Amino acid sequence: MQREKKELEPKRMKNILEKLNTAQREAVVNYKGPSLVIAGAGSGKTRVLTFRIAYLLSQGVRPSNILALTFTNKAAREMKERISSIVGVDTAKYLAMGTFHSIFSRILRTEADAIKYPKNFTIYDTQDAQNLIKSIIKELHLSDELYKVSAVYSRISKAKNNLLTSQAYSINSQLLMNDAKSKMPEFHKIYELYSRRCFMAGAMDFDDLLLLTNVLFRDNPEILERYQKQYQYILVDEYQDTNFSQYLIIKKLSETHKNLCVVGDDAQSIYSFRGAKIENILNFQRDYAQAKTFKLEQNYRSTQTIVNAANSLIKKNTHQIPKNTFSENQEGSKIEVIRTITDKEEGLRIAGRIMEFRMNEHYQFSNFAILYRTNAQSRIFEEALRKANIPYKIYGGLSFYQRKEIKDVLSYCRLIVNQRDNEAFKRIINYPKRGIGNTSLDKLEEVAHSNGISLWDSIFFIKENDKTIPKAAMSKFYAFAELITRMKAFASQNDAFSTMRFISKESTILQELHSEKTPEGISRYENLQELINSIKAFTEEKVKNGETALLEDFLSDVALITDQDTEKQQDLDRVVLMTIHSAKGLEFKTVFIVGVEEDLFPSFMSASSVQDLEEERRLFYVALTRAEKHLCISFTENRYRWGQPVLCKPSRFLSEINAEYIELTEPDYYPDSFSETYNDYSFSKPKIQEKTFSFQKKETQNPVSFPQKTISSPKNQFFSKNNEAKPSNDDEFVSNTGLSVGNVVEHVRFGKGIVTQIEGKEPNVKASIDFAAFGVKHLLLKFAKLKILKN
DNA sequence: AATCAATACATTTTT
DNA sequence: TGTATTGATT
Repeated sequence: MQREKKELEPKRMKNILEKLNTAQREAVVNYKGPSLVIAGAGSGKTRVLTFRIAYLLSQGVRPSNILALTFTNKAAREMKERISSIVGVDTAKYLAMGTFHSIFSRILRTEADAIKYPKNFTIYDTQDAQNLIKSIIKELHLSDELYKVSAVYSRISKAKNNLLTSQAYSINSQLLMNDAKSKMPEFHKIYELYSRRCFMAGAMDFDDLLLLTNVLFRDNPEILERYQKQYQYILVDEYQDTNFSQYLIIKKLSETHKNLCVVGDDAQSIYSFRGAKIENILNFQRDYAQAKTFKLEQNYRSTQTIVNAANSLIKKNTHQIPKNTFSENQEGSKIEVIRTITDKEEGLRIAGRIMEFRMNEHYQFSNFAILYRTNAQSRIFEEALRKANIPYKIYGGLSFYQRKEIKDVLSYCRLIVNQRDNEAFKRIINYPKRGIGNTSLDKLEEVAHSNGISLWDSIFFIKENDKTIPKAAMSKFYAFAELITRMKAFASQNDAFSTMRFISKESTILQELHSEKTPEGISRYENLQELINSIKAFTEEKVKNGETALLEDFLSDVALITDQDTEKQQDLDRVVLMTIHSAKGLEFKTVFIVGVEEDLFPSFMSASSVQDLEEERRLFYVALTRAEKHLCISFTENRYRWGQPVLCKPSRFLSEINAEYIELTEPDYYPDSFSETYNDYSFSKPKIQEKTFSFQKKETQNPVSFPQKTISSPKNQFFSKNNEAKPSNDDEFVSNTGLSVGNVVEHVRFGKGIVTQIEGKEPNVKASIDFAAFGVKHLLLKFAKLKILKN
């Protein structure tokens, strides 16, 4: 108590302010009225936010009058910790600080009556939502060819983010026409039914949390007013990533006091696919008259080389707030661009570089990050790192809470808390097996739908003499209902932890997983144990604070939690593998950006539109600016995608970085590190797969304009002179190689291979060559870079 | 109803 | 390459 008072002394605040540069300080102390803080990468954005809150507190603002919104739980937690260290936990704990979703889900629970939802509504995750959509499409007898679940889902999400409820959607002729044009004329019916089903189930999806907050405020001015009064000071992090729905909530909440501070960087807007509107930050000054603008332009994170390189790239984007970010750190080493032949080699090379860095710079493993565009790329690095005995941690991909065994157990919890939760019901009605198949479930669903009630209620709706469902099946339903009721009774008398133990025992899930002796079974069991442990921690924490630990409280937390939020001690010193999206806001001494190839980064999905391409460029910008000291970018010439070997070209983004900051490293042709891979294949007995690849001519039109080094090696007899990724034409191929099936050939960079098939005549030759020696079984060879060794 | 094999299908990013 | 769904079989 005493300590806390001391912390807030003006003298200490003054000390804090002295640590800031002018722009930062201005952004901290000008706390009245709307302000926009444009914070370039690494410019101390989090510092400004935390100090601003500390400053507010030092000016006598009460913590409960401050609302701070972030995009990730992690960011919220970190900020809370930092503020706690300045002003003390006892003050900090009254701050309303969290993600949009968590803050507003809490408000929605409090005000649930006003929107006719139950207080303990369920939050449907993406999977639940998509399952529901799928069954609706089936129910409406719509073709699943035209109505792809993921497309429908994202369309619904888009509508919600633009505050179009299903009712509003159905009467908007423009939208309906659009749908008809895109061959989804019935979309609005799906949307409508989806909304109805969610409401009926007492469930909200992620977008509902924001949409319904808007609805709540729109329809209940007195409630809005209460929150406007409470949140006198509002701060928003990563403002460039807000969507319209979030934008409007903030606008309404800040209307009375107008003390709104938004922090962001338009150059780092990378979530437009999720409805984020970059315009929100671009138009802030127009939206909020008299808004003060602060620009944080000095980058304290990265070397000059990295900052300058990133700037040279982002210049290519047209749509942005002008700013001049700079670094006064060391110049630093050049950006290393690593070019490899195969994706496997890419992995091995980077593992090798990590070891070298570690030796030379005495870095810890946690100083390294491998960043990629898509989660699918993680596997190769996983293998390479494991081989090199480098500890690593993969973020993203299948999250802990999405695992089947976890979702199953949580579904029990969900059903106990909210019996109308149909998605949970369907998940566990026959898990563990209790002899209830699809036929019985379908019939029950029919009852539910025709009466507009939940599956749970349908069990009791069916009368004694009703013949729609056979007696045997009905008694199984009753037994299930009895089980859930028993669990519910237990939950009402006990804390979350004991309830969870009760559930896993009574449902016999724990037993079932325990009896499985396969490696997967064991890991499933361990996962469940981990879940139980986390509930234990949750319960103990609550009890320590003198609060009750109810199961429903745990559930509402868990629905909005992601893997990144559950960091464990053992994860501390590990190389981090993650997508660039999830790396936003983080920094590492050394960063590897991998797979920087056309069609992968920028993704082929974004090639068509300028906006999408600019977003990809911003994504690349985010990736570059994660690095403090060293930056390595790699691309490979051949990569397996969808199990097929694909030729890759270096990404256009590489040539958009000013060449003076780049140093290209060519592949080692026959590196020792490959001997292991080489040996586990017996070359005398090559596995031959009957597949052919054609030599595509159209590639010739787009020669890659990436700075190339000339390589002179006696082996390169067919290599094009400037070593450019420029294919020779088919005639050249044939005349240069004179290939026939069975030839043992040497690819300039691959080693030995065997021609397994030749098809067609000039100029349409197709050849298939087996390069098993490097773990690449098939290679599409567009280039005549072969040397015949033997017939 | 449950199990297994075969087949289709997909990869952009996530609160 | 992997997962998810379908279909055939018991």
